[in-house]
Amino acid sequence: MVVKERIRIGGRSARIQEAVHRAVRQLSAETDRDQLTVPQIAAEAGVTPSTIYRRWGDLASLLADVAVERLRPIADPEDTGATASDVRTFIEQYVEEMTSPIGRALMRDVVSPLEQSYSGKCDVFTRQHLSTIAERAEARGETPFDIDEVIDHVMAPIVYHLLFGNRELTLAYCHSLLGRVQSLSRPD
Amino acid sequence: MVVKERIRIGGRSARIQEAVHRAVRQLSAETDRDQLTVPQIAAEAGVTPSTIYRRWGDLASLLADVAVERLRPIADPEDTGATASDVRTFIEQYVEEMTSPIGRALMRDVVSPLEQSYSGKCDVFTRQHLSTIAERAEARGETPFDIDEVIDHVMAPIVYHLLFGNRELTLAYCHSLLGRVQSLSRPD
DNA sequence: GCTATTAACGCAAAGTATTTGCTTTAAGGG
DNA sequence: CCCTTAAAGCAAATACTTTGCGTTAATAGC
Repeated sequence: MVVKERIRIGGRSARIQEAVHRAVRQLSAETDRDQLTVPQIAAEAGVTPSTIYRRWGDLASLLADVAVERLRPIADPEDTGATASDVRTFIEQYVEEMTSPIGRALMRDVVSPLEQSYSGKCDVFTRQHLSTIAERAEARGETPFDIDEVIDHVMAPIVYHLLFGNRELTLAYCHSLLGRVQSLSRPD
Repeated sequence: MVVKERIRIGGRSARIQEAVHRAVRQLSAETDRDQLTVPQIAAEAGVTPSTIYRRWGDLASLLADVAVERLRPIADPEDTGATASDVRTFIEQYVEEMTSPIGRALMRDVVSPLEQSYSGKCDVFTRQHLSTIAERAEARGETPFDIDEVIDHVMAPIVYHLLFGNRELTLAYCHSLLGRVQSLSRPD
């Protein structure tokens, strides 16, 4: 189920959304995520369970909604002075964050609902970050790289191994992925 | 929860597993998957719900278990006479299968449980298929390609776009991914 | 084969979670 | 400031999940 695009965005509605999100973050830090329940979250947030069911539909959608908010970038990617190191730093931080148990759980939460809108937003976040880095590159007079190429050949393998296991995401591996991006390593 | 490695594998146990799997396939063809319930599956399979809960733990694990079985290869990849076209045909069939609503649902089912064992098995299936193709290549005297490279730079982008949306998986796009695999397109 | 052992199933009761109809509250517009 | 109505609360009804215990049948030992 989709989180409704609300017509009312202020006041009580916003307070309750914030309280519920906070409750999910709080409880998922304390307890195992597979024994997280809607009534438990409702109690922690001080709302009635039916409010959560009516607004988010089910636990999976609520968790996905919270996960998207946690993955939403709070700042622009670090400016290291050069495009290649900007991208490398961004990727290293992404891997650092997502290989943790919390990161892996967020990834699953975002990808699990039938609705693709949650995972779609995360893809947009990544593209926005890469756009920022690409704009900086252009401002510096460097050749801008191809965002789709970084998504397909750096991000995608990382996400694949996060979800499907069977390979460790070492720093060296990430660097080898970056090395294959032609528009970064071989500017022409 | 993990599906237990059962000590008893024959007779009644096997019949019930088959009946439950069949019921899931049957019902998920008829009804929307987000209104599929354990009691409903139990009724269709002619077992009691507690059998399903004790054996699979929850609906997500059962769906993942069924999805893995449906994704398990039933035959070796087609032998087209040349390595490049073997891989291309395999990828085209994979995309054909997974872009359908059923395929997308299977992908999500496999990836959703906290347990990585389900998605891990799917990665193994892919590697086995690619191994078969690589062995054939060697038998023909062709240069064998790097399986990890195909996983990372062809499969991973495809899976990424399946899960995160925002890009259509056209045939031309798949071919462009294959074109980037050095050990396939530029044998040296 | 036959029996003993015990994993796995069935049943039913107890415990939770989810849905739903109706009432109340408070945003946002006039 | 009042009206309209989206969204929340409440509580009863329904549905799902867990659990204890008796029963069935798969396997091991003889």
